[in-house]
Amino acid sequence: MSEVTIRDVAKAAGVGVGTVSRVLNNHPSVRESTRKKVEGAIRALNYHPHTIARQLSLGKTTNIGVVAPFFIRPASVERLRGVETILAEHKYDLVLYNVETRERRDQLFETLPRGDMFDGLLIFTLSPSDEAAQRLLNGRVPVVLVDAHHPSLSRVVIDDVQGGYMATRHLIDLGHERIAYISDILESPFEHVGASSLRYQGYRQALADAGIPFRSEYYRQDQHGVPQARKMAYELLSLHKPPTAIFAASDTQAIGVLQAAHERGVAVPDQLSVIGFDDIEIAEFLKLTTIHQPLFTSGVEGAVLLFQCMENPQAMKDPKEIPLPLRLIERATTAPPPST
Amino acid sequence: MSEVTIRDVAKAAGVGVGTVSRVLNNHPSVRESTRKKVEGAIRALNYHPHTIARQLSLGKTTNIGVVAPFFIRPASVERLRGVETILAEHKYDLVLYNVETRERRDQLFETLPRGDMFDGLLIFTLSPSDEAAQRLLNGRVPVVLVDAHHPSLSRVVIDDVQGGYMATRHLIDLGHERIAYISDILESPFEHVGASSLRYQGYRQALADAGIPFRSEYYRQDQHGVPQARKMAYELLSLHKPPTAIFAASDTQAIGVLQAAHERGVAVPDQLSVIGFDDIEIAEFLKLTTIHQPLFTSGVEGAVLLFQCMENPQAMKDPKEIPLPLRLIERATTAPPPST
DNA sequence: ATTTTGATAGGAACCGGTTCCAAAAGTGGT
DNA sequence: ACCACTTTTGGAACCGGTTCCTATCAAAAT
Repeated sequence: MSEVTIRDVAKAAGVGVGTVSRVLNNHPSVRESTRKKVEGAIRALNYHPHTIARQLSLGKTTNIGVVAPFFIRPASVERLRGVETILAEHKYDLVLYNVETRERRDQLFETLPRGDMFDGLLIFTLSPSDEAAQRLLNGRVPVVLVDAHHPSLSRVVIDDVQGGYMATRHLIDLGHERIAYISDILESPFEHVGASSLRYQGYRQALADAGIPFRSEYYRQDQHGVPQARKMAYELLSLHKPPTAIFAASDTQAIGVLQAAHERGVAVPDQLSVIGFDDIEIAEFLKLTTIHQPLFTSGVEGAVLLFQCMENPQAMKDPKEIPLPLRLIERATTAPPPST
Repeated sequence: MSEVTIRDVAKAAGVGVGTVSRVLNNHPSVRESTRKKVEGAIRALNYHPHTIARQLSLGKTTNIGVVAPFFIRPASVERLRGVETILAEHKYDLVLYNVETRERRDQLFETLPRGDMFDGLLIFTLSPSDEAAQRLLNGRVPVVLVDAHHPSLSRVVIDDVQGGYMATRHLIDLGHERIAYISDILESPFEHVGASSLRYQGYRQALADAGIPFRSEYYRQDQHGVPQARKMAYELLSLHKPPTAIFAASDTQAIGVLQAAHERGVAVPDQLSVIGFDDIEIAEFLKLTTIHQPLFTSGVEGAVLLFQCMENPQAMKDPKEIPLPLRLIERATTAPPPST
């Protein structure tokens, strides 16, 4: 249908295109009578303005782009949800770029900075390299990182090192000494410096501070996902001296651990304590002790910051870091170690 | 940065804009030497074509739009994931429209048909009214429904009535007679005829076929969500003669039921059987018996169908219905009723 | 040598909006 | 009735690509 253009409307209403445009954007200087005429013609022709043409002419899109490893991280969904509330307020639309492979990430970091499909870009979880960051800075549109780091870009972050420390410390405080850490692959294909490796640092630090020697057999990494975590937990539980507690770098992985424990008949928390990270929705249902990070809020804050940068472009020159607090949520999967 | 246009490149390379455009789209009729020159200039100026301008000129966007009640339905994520695999193949990008309120839905059904931001539209879960369907049909772009119904639009569907029947029948076969059904609100603000109400029909039919009278106190509805479902389950368990089995219209709601049962000390499945619908990811972990629907596949099929319609626009005139199979997945939350 | 042909290149016109500038219409004062 | 001034209007130029039509040029054919 409607291949009706603004010129058709102008003709039908017997006015110039400029006038129609002014009516559309309810510019004040249009006489009431002409406005009526034009509105009549618009309705009669069932005219709808062509968004793309408008975007080209205006040099802005009312879209914002979000790049995220979307489907492999349930956390992304919750973050996006936060973003959405802000976008809705501003009447912006959402263009989503999913990233599942390294190639895709590189391709996006290459092509996105030109940024003509959106007026602002949010990047979740993928910390750019220096080179990528430079390109993003030189691009046409403001960029804000959420759960990702780079000193020259504004970002909403949590202190992953501290989070790792808190989790480990909680286990130590309960009396554990044989504490394992499982995570996705530290040198992830996606992330320059991944959250998991920061959490690992916190883990190491907490052990060191408590005078507990680090044992490399208590540390495993594999692709992110429930089955992989389950497998790692199996391995840990099969050790000659199995750990009495496992700190999983994400709740998703903690689920794999719980699964393994259940299947092996290892009682949680009596024989094995499990702590996760993120506090995703089902964590509560599973009664999983975990480190809560404000996922929804991170989306909100990221979007708010992005809109600030869009309004005031030189804000990009002075990147802000917005830290979000972490909280230990004690539920039912951690307890003192078995007294044996 | 790059406010560099194709004309700048043309000037720098000492050629016409047409030639630059031909190089960009690697049109064959460009002499190798000129191509090199132009490519040199492009690199020298760090030129990137302006997507929006290209879209306007071409009259196509290489985007597809997805409308979904995205965040209140974990199933949408899985569907979207299926869509994404197909989009990636075709190098299309994704514009996401979330719907959480009735107003938003109406607004989208009003404005989306003009369809200038995308070349095709997928609608998840929201069955359009006749009027909305008509507008969609008259719009500029092809539309495919996924998990939603309208006779004049192509769609990927499941047989919700049969699903409801299967679930209920499973419980009946186990020997249950006091079978409750909980769901979100049947006359949902979103859906013209919602899945839950079709599943309800299946439930009623199965009861009827088995000669079990329907008892209205065994049927509850409330907003979709875990806590609401939990509350409904509480009410059911507090009845004088509580049900021995609960069929929840979605896995999300089944989780609420499991929670309530757990909190009330009602053993599942010994004292209470619970069956869900959807087979979302955590269902397996929870050992929830459920009706599996191919969520990922629905996204794939929807996207494939949409691309077919985009290639062959008159396919829209003859809407296809692609039914997807349902499967009962027996896990550990259903068993024969207590022998009392 | 001249014409034909095919390959390559240039650039105006177009896609459908917005905006700016100059002109027309309207208003009011004398 | 005329002038000055404000409000409203028309439409060309522009945003940055693509495409089509025409022009150029070299090689092949006559």
